[in-house]
Amino acid sequence: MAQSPSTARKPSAREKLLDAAIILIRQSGFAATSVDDLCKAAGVTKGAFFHHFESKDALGAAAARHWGDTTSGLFASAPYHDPADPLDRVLAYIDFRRDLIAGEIPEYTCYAGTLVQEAYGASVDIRDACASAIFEHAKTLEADIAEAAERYGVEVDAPSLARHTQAVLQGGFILSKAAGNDGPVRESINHLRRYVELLFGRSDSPGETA
Amino acid sequence: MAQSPSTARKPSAREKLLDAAIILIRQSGFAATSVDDLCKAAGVTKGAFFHHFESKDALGAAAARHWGDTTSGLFASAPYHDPADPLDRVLAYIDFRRDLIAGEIPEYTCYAGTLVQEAYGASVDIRDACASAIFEHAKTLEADIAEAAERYGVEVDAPSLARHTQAVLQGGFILSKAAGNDGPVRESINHLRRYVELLFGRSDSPGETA
DNA sequence: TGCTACATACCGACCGGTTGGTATGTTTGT
DNA sequence: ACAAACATACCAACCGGTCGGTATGTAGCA
Repeated sequence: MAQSPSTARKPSAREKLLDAAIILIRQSGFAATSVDDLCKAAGVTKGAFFHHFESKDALGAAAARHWGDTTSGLFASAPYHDPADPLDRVLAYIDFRRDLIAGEIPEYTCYAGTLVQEAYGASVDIRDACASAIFEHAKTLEADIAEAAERYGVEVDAPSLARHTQAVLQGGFILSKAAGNDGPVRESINHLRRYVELLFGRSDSPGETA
Repeated sequence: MAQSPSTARKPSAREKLLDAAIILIRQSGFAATSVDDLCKAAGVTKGAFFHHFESKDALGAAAARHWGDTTSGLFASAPYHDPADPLDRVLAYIDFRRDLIAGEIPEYTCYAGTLVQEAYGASVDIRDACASAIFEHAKTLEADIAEAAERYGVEVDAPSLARHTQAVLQGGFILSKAAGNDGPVRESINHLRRYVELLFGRSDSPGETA
């Protein structure tokens, strides 16, 4: 990183390509999205593309980092951090993830999860960038989970449970893609919530009905 | 199902192409696997390919059905059906899925899950074939879950929980692809087991340690 | 201020290789 | 003999990537 002189004021070709990649690749996949498709959607030319990225793979990896940056900003400023009780914060996070599911499938699914499944064997750069986006986000959940475990006297591996929440979401996305609707993800998020409630011995469920 | 003239005695080009597709596409994805790659791996020529399949998409969908047939045979004859208690059968299924995880990533991940993520927006045939493989398998778990729910007096939506088990597996596969090892799937399967135990009020865990 | 020197951002025509698909054989089982 | 099962040869479109060039700064110096 460290390329753009401080903050670029107008949306440069680089930014537009990154944004286009996140939209188009979630729709059609990485290999099925051509460089020309990306350029057309971003309103730039191929010259601009290869001026900013040395290859299509490099764009894919850079977009994964961009995705990580964008989403981490979204989650950092989300209201699920407000509750005083750590378990409430964890449950509020799960509810927040469920609330995020709206619109068409490519709009609420995960760029990193989509990309890594397709490219894990072909490009280490892409795989690492996607892994970082997923696992770094999971790490932000560890503190609340660990605090809840201590307060409620429950024995849990906090990093493991944090990763599991992401697995449930990613898997729900896949079933929803297969089903063609958001039913499966919503269902699985509800099961995840129930798991956390049972783990920590809480029985209410202020979320929606399954 | 029901296409080959009775039982083909020797591995025809069609069978070999189907098997090659399941291996190669799990390794590299659908779009990144060319028809020539498939033919080379199957030891046949392009003429044979387009004699049996009218397009590459058609091969992808046929391979998903083939995958569904193969795996349903495997699960039907697996030993997890043996226990007398329905909850034991459900837990044995989960343990069986964990035991299936061995070798390299493309060997234990799901063809249908991999393919549908990439092609859900491009081909309805492929999407439907993958959805069928996933959700039909989930349906085979419903009876044991429903029976366990009744016996243990627990209120659960059996079809929903059955689908959730598949979501956890698919999500685990994605995290494992990102991580480069089977740690994440194994972890998530353990969480799934713990969820089922807690749901049905059982506290032992004869599975492996997390 | 005004000129040179150089960097960055971007354009779009173009290239060679690859792709999915086709047209036309030849072999094989019955 | 005849159709199904395969092989061989080929094609047009498309793909990622390159290249020569331009427009717009901006830093240095007199």
